[in-house]
Amino acid sequence: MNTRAKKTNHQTPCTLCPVRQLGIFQRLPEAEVIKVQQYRSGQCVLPAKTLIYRQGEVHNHLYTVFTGWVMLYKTLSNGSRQILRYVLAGDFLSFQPDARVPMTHSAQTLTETTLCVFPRQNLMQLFNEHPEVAAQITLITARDITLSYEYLVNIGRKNARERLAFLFLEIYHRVLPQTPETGTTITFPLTQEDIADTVGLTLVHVNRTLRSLREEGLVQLSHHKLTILDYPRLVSLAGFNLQSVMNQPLL
Amino acid sequence: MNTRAKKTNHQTPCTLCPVRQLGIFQRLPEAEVIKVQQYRSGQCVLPAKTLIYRQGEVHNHLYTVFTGWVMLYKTLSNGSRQILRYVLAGDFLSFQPDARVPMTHSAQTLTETTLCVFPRQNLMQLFNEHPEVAAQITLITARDITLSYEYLVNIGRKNARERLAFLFLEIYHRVLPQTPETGTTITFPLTQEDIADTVGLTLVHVNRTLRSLREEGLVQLSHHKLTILDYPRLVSLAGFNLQSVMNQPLL
DNA sequence: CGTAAAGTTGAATTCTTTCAAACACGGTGG
DNA sequence: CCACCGTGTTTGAAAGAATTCAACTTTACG
Repeated sequence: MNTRAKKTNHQTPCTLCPVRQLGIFQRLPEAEVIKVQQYRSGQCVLPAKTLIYRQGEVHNHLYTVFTGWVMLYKTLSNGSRQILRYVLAGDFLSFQPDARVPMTHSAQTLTETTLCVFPRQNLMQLFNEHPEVAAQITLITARDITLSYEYLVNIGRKNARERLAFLFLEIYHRVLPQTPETGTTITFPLTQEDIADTVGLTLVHVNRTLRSLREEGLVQLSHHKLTILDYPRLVSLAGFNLQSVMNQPLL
Repeated sequence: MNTRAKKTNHQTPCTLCPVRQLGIFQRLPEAEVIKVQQYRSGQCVLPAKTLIYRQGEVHNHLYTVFTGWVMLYKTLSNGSRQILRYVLAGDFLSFQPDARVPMTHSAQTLTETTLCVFPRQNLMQLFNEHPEVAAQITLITARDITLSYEYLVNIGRKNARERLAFLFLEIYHRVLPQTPETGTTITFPLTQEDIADTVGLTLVHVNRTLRSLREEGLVQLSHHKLTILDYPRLVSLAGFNLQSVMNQPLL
């Protein structure tokens, strides 16, 4: 179904993708940023639906997303899929404890995506020479945990309507800061099946729930455009609190 | 229902709790360990059912668990609870991105627990002076994410029997290395309600599912003792793979 | 020994899934 | 320009899984 990743331009200097703009390095003084760049090995632009790495494979790169949507997911032996997280611009990708251990999940682009690539071997060196970066990475990782805990609550203790409301608000708030001109409508590249595999429901039930939310004037989703129609009611339905989702101020 | 944490002995030297034994510092050479100890501010012993910190409160300590069981959980406005993770000996506790931001979850002891305490302010200093420790912490955090992804799959894409099978195997494999003499029976301090709040089911349904697993000779759970009766069938039922749960070799 | 917490069970209900069938839409090629 | 095709969306009806409610039993503990 999915074709393997076609990585291009591994050695191209990252002119389109100044390291400065990425989340991890945001707070570093200019001098640091320039030093950090040498650990980068390049960038790549991937078309939509490209597999970046596959669960079970050893994978020796780390990435940050510059533009585009990536999803992380796990596949079960019975064929079903659980989407773990959406990785948006500025986010970190594929941070696993040990480079020798196979990846425990897969990563695939949803849209055309630009990645900045770091070879994993440079990581320890980076940590040694730039402890501030190490701290940033750790804090980002901790933030990712916070989000995945939020997902656990969402799937484990909420009904279908609440789960969808939460997902929409989460995505909405993560996309907003990237596109300041946005109003209540955002681009939303997920299919209903993707949504289902994110919130632990079936595609059919997602469809019905979506209709119910639409009929009540809460959200509108069609043609990959999501419109938040009634933000306050959505927030109260989802039990959403910004704190746990937002990019928190880092050190 | 829950009483606040009663911390004791904050300034006591950690003789019972040599830093050397904790997961984070396992691989550090002796000289490093001694230096690291100065960042510790003490230890404390807490009785069972003690709240360590509460969701919504600012909390300025980091901990590692020396002995005992701690659970992390979130409470929803409707009163329901989602348990996020069990923190066992050697694990890290309360790692949140920013010390100024309130905790997004609560932590409570299940059994009598000994904690080693680090003030959060020392963390950045620790990172600067000991990048190896920073790397270890990051890797542990990454491992925690891996586990929480496993939980997401468990709750999002498995039925009741599979969820319980997975939880039992996960706990079993985390407890084993700590008590080498253990056979197929371990101490298991969770109530059926705790189990329910971990795997996203109701207490009643957990009870029925437990009976079904018992009647098929897969596991036996009573009086806080868990016995793995048919390991292979349990593994296949749970879709369990060790890799994603175990303490992976760190750097 | 008495009380509170934890575990057990049945019956009815609700939520979600499954299965099956259409429908809509965007591209491709004739 | 239109027919065709695949992917994604929509809907109904029936079956299944899990929850709710309520009562009862057992266990833990001071």
